[in-house]
Amino acid sequence: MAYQPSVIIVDDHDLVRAGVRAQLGDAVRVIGEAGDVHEAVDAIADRTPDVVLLDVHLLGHGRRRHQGGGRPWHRHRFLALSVSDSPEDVIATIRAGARGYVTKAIKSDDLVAAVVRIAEGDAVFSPRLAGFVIGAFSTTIPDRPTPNSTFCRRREQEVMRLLAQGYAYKEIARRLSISIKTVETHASNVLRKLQLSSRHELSSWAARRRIV
Amino acid sequence: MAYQPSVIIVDDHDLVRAGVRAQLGDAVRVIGEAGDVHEAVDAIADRTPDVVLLDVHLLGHGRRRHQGGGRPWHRHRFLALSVSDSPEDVIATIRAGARGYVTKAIKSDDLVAAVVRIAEGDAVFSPRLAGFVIGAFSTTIPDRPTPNSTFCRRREQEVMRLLAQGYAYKEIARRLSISIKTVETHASNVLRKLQLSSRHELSSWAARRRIV
DNA sequence: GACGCACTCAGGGATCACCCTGATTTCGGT
DNA sequence: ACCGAAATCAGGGTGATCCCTGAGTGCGTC
Repeated sequence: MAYQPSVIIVDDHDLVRAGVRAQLGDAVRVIGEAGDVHEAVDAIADRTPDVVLLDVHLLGHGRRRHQGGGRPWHRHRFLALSVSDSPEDVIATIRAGARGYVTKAIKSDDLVAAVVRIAEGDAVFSPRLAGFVIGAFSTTIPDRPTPNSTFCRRREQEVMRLLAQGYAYKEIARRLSISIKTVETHASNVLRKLQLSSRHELSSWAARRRIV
Repeated sequence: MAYQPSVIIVDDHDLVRAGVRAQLGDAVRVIGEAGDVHEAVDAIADRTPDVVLLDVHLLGHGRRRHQGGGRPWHRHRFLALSVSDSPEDVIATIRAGARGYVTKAIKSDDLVAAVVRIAEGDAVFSPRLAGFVIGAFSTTIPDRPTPNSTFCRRREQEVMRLLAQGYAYKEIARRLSISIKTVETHASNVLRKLQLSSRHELSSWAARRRIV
């Protein structure tokens, strides 16, 4: 219990903030709270916490972070809290800049552990997504039928991995011994499901989170 | 002088190996030598050195490393020794997997320093290339006339940078206020000079070495 | 002024990336 | 034996990428 990361809690409900603060106990130092994005920006700039714990819908679902300004954000580590654990929401969240994602149903101990890990630079995801993302980008594809996660099919994950590494459709087709048309189908599905518009976004996204 | 990285020297000339060994002195531990690739592979697998110091032409100029097998290589850190410091050679070398590149004209002290830095995970390049690569991918383009390096022209570097960040030709043209045709010309030149065959390779290459 | 150099474009062709619709096969499960 | 999800592929289209040849413009140097 040597290291005590500092945390700022951001949620628009007083009740939730109080609950989270209670759950965190004294394993972390809560150095601030905020009820909206504006307050949060000020508090973060002012107190530079190790971790920002915030509700997903305050993260600004989607892409805004990449295109617009959003300077100070990237300097900090965000752990998103959500009621949903659907893959779509998780993906939108980590694309928006969060380094971790847990549901509000999480137990106290697990929440503390997640915050500490985030503070140390790790990424923490709900099991479902972790399995999906890591599985997709790991170099070895297991030949097990498919680990339940029905979000991306096994074949789509293989294509996604090669896609992120910069291989042309033709190359991917050759490696997987399937036709180019099939690769196109899978690639198109993957990009749509990940809400990305091109392979460039996919590869830089994957590389930035060093999962290739 | 606490940390002593272990090194294996690979060169097909006994004389060069002896010279390098002498230059390294006792700041590093030379735990092996090899005269060809075969010996080198065995020695590396056997003794797992911190750094492999080898002549460029033994690294297998070009792409082989990426396409073919080449499993054990990536686990180790290579510092390439060369007589040439032409940008083409340097680029081929780092693309082949080396984390550093110095000429054989290097002074003893500098060589030792380079080996130590490589062992610690840094990248060490000859000044010419460092200037070129870093300059190309740095976010701010200096408006100085051009730092001698005639390998890539100023405009080509700007295009390369945007290209690596995933911008489409059309976008690049808009940002630089030039026509798409001009962007095509620059992009084509850059890819040829870097010995890359597509913008995807460039972007994933740049991202993997986190210079964007 | 002549020359070289960086930069700027055009035309045109070959290929690639991405998407949509729709069809067939393969295979596990009730 | 049947159903449905996964996987395979074709056709056909639009726009982006990449390369080649060729050519015009400023700008500094000899």
